Amino acid sequence: MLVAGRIVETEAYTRTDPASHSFTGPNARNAVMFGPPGRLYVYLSYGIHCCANVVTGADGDGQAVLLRAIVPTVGLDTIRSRRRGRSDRDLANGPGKLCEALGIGLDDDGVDVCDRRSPIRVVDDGVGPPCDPIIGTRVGITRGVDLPWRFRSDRP
DNA sequence: AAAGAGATGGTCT
DNA sequence: GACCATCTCTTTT
Repeated sequence: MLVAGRIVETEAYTRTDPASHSFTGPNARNAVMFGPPGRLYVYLSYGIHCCANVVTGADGDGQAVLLRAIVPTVGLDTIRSRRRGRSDRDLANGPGKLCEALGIGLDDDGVDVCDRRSPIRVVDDGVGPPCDPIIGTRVGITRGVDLPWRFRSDRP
């Protein structure tokens, strides 16, 4: 079943950023982050939730953008059943919820989101990025807390 | 209605 | 032992 949503909140993570998984160098978990751009980096958080990032740096850079929230646009029935019991505004307004809503799991670590054949893709829906994004500090981290690398649209 | 506390487990230092 | 997101329950406004 096809599901989709518009990305409305992201956070940036770089190699020199103490809050980034890539900060301490390549390892088994973050290997995809150090690979070529356009791939999905999925990791397990709290041993329970998955979080999805898109690699944005050049091959070897260790740079990615965490997908923090989407507004569901396609396959609402499927998303509601995956997120049973939650209100519509709680369907995908967090990195773990987003993965559950879209059905993203550790199996999807490393998929090319620019490849037409991939099960998960990032596409242009015709709505450009907001000209007035809300820019602020990132959440859910304890290091690098002052970097204003969180970007959110309040006009989804 | 809003804010806080506690539980949950895999990956790394 | 630190780090991370979410849900449920409780407390305070």
